Amino acid sequence: MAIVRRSQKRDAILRLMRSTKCHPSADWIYQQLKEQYPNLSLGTVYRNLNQLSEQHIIRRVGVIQGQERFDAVTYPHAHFVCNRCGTVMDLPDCAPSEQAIQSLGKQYGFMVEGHEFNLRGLCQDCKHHITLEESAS
Amino acid sequence: MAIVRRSQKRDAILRLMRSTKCHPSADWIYQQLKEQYPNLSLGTVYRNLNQLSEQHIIRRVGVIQGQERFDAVTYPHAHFVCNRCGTVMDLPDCAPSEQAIQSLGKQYGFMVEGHEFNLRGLCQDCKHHITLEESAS
DNA sequence: CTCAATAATAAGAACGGTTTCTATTTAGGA
DNA sequence: TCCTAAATAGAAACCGTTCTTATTATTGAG
Repeated sequence: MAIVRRSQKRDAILRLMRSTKCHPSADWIYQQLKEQYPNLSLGTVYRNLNQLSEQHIIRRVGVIQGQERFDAVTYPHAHFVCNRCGTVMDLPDCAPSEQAIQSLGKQYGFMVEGHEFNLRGLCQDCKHHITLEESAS
Repeated sequence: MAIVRRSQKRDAILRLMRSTKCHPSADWIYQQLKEQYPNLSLGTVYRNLNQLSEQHIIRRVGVIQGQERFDAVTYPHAHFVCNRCGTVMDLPDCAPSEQAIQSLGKQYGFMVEGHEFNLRGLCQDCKHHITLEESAS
């Protein structure tokens, strides 16, 4: 692996990610930071997100509505994903035990490096919207 | 929802999906079926996969190495995904209980429609390849 | 069986998120 | 300060997926 130098942009990306609970996409980060760094490039955001997740400093949540989402919280926890608005929320008390996962890996001969545990459905707001739409038809 | 008519292509897609354990991508299905249906269109595969998953006849596994993967097995079960070769395998005895999921939904006010539970890592083959590559450097 | 309505399709263009390319700037050790 | 290579901006390329349009296939009604 190549040497990693510090950079202002990467520091800012990581600081922003650690200050929000919204599980951002690359573009969301780009929109937020280009006020402070007007010449920021979207490619820079992607390159740094990829680098940070290779170093396990951040985590990939998965592709939601066509965009990869990231999470600066790296300890094991599950997510709820709203299929209508794309919101991602933490389910902190819902992580599979590391022990169970590793013993599954051993059983099948896999090297388990991580996991995604996402519940899918409708959040409270969207549940209400859907109900209104249906009663209108 | 619009009326659904039967079609030869959709029947063939579903038959193929039910005959394999490989959790195919749209393109894999397209490559397989275009021998028998030379004028099959990739758009047709996508349209039918989307329709079948809206009807809950098949399931989305998630985006793996840039491609959405699908599963004709719809009862709850987990997957192992190899980060190197992209293989997806079923972990049949590793499904979160429906009861636990629904009670979580109730607790937060979500309507839970489904879930993804994917372990990630290296499969047996790729584990060996990585070991060889490292010992070569 | 024939016909009409419309769902499904083929072919290819368009779309959009992500990666890659190249010249330039920046970080950081000597 | 100077040198080397990592990091960046800007833009082009990439590629999986969706959309468009003219045509074909399905299915119910008469």
